[in-house]
Amino acid sequence: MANKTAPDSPPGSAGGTPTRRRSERSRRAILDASLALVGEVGYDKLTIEGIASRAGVGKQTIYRWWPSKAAVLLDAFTADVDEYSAQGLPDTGDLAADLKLVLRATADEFNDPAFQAPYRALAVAGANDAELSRAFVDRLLEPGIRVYVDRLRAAQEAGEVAADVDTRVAAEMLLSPFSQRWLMRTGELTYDYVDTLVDLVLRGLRPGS
Amino acid sequence: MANKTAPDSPPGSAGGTPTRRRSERSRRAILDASLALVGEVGYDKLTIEGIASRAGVGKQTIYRWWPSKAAVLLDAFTADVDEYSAQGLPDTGDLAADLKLVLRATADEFNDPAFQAPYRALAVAGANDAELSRAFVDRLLEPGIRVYVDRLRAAQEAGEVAADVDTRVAAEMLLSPFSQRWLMRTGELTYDYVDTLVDLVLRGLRPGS
Amino acid sequence: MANKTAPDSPPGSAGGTPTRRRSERSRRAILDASLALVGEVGYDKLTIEGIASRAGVGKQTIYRWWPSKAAVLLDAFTADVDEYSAQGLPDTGDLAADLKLVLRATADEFNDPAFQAPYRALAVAGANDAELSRAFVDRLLEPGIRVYVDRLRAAQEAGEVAADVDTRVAAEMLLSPFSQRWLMRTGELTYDYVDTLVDLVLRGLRPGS
Amino acid sequence: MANKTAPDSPPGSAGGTPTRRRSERSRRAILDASLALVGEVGYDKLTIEGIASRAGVGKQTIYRWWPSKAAVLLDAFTADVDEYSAQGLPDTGDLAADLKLVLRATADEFNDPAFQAPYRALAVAGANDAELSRAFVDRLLEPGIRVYVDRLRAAQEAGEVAADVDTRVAAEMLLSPFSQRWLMRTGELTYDYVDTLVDLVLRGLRPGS
DNA sequence: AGCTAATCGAGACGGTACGTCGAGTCTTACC
DNA sequence: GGTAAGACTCGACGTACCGTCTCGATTAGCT
Repeated sequence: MANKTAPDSPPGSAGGTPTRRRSERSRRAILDASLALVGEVGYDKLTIEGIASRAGVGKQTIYRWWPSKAAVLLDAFTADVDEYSAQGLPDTGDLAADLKLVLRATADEFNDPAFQAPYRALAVAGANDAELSRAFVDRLLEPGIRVYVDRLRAAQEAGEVAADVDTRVAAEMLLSPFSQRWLMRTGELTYDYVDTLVDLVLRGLRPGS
Repeated sequence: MANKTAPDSPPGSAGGTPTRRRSERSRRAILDASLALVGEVGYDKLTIEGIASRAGVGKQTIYRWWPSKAAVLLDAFTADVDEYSAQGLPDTGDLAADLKLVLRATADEFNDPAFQAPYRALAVAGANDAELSRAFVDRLLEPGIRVYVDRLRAAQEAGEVAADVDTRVAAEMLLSPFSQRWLMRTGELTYDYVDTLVDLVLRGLRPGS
Repeated sequence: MANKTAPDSPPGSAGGTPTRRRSERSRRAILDASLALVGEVGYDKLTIEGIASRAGVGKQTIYRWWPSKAAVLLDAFTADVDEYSAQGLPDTGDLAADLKLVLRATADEFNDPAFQAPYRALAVAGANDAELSRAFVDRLLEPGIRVYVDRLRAAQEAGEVAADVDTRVAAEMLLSPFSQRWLMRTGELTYDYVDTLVDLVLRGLRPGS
Repeated sequence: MANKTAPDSPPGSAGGTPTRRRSERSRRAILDASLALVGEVGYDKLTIEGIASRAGVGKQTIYRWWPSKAAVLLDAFTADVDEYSAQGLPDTGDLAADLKLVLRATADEFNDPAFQAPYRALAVAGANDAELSRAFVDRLLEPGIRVYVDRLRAAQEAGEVAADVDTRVAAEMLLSPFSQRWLMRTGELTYDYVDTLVDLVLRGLRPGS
């Protein structure tokens, strides 16, 4: 829950000074402006001054609470995503079907332009900024992988997956080709591709294979 | 072989205007300076002015031939890499051993700091610039994947891999988790990891699995 | 009094936005640096960057308040001159003596290297920039002529000068040959020349001539 | 006749190397382009590259024959003017009428936009470049003054002007106010003004005044 | 008529300065 | 004390020209 990249605490939380007189109004305006702007002009042309002006806020108010535009964007993006990924994968007993269902939905999401700009920006901003990278992974990437690992482990316990399989590596075999394709634009994220990928990965997981 | 990001032609090539009389001396100095600087200060702090000054060159000479610092870096990086990846993967008849051998070597390479900075920078720059992304993929990423696809197809013809396997998807199952780990810093690229990955992927490829 | 070339108002003046909170420290440093540099390197080699660097100031601070280097120089030069020309010409009753006295002093001034560079520069810059020209004339040239016109008119009222003489034209007959000689370097500004000029001009002004 | 600012000699003249194989075609194109451009964009934005490109000429061809854009312009302007001013002032016996006639014509000329740009530019370029200034004065300004001095001297010999008058100073009293007005834009050059000026100057020149 | 060297159009080159943008810091006035 | 506003220094941007320097390709004058 603790925000690694921004030194803010929600009003009422237990900080050194119980309540920092921070304007919630400004905070929301800044996050909203960030998301709007990154969609309009792209990450490279996203500027602190632009965010401040769009949000009707002084630059200092941004600098006071966030260390960089990436951190702002991460907060903005995370706020929308946090609850979503907390619900886990469905478990109908049919592993292949469950994975295809969810990955197809994810493909739709990744093909949504509104989602692409900020996510790409963050994925990439992390590459040259180890600190931000950690925050991005911890808050967005890792939770996403975790639910797949959990589902695979459940399947393992149900005997649907061989006991000696490293579920973490298996999850990455599923997710990395998918996100790599999208990130590097090496191919389309179609339902066909998703199905092929799931099937091929699962062939290696079956007991006795 | 054609250079997609820089509008230059090697002297003597058949262009509309026969030869643009480009200074090879400057070209080399610029590429060298780019690689040196990206290693020293990182991609974000890499500037055209910095490259120009380090190379002892006017800024215009850079702008004349490249559209962005990313394009310069791509050329610089590619020049060193081109010949390397043209030789294909070994084929001893033992697919697992061959893959492990090469992936281990690649892991070493990715763990080399001199290689990391420019490669990360390019991966990242591509994400926010579709044009550059294509050049990056075509000139660096795709050739790297191709050799794996070729090796897998050879194995398929040798009956070592099931005939119905999509070798392209299989290659990505191998390479994407690997490069994703590195790019996002979600884990170390150890020999153990490589071996585990290769083994798990191959389980799904075997005929009759 | 109003500054035509710079959009600044002295702190405390009544503008739409009460006070623009301009740094007096920077303003002085810029004006001082301009005068110093124009003397050292000449107007052509005077650059905004040079002024900024010498003044220890960002370029933007200059561009924020002045439209061109000529405008800066005009302000710098005017600041030193404003009060000076407000005192009028002496009136001892002897017109010729009074004019010779003042013109000799002016000759000394025009022969002073510290004065030459900026004044020449402004005269020149004005020729190719009508806007600046107006400011130059209004703030430097015109006040200088005015005091002569006033003195001539006083002489006219005293009966020393014919009533039908256009004092403005007469003043120009006195001042233009003088400044033209200096500007075009067609001759030296000696006391002899000044005396000859005054005498010849006055011959035409005497009543009954 | 010798050109002080440009190291060229007309073909056939006696230089070290008797005949320099210079392209007359290029020379004309350069001078024409200069005049055209200075009229279109003004002196400040007149560039060597612009002239070269407009004239369809290599930059080097300009640099080979002229030291600066001012020198080019001076040549271009002089070529058109040289013959004109060689004919002297009319002498009908009525000095005032002769002066008014010619000065009115000159006023018309100075009010012609095509004439203004280059002449102003040259007058002014000289202020910061003593070398050019001398050339400008010698080739354009001085010959213009000379004809007035000659006419005044003739009048002096005819007893129309007092014998003790310095005709040079008198000529400047006539011409400087005129050109100063124009150069500094301190007033219009009307026929009225010309007449007033001539009359007032002549009042001081009459014998016995 | 052929030779040869100066001159030509073209434009790349190392530089300097331009005028603009944004970063991150600081100051002022308001609430 | 947090905030909106915005001036400040600084660094880099991408562009325009500078004056110099090759490149072939004319081309003029001499042999």
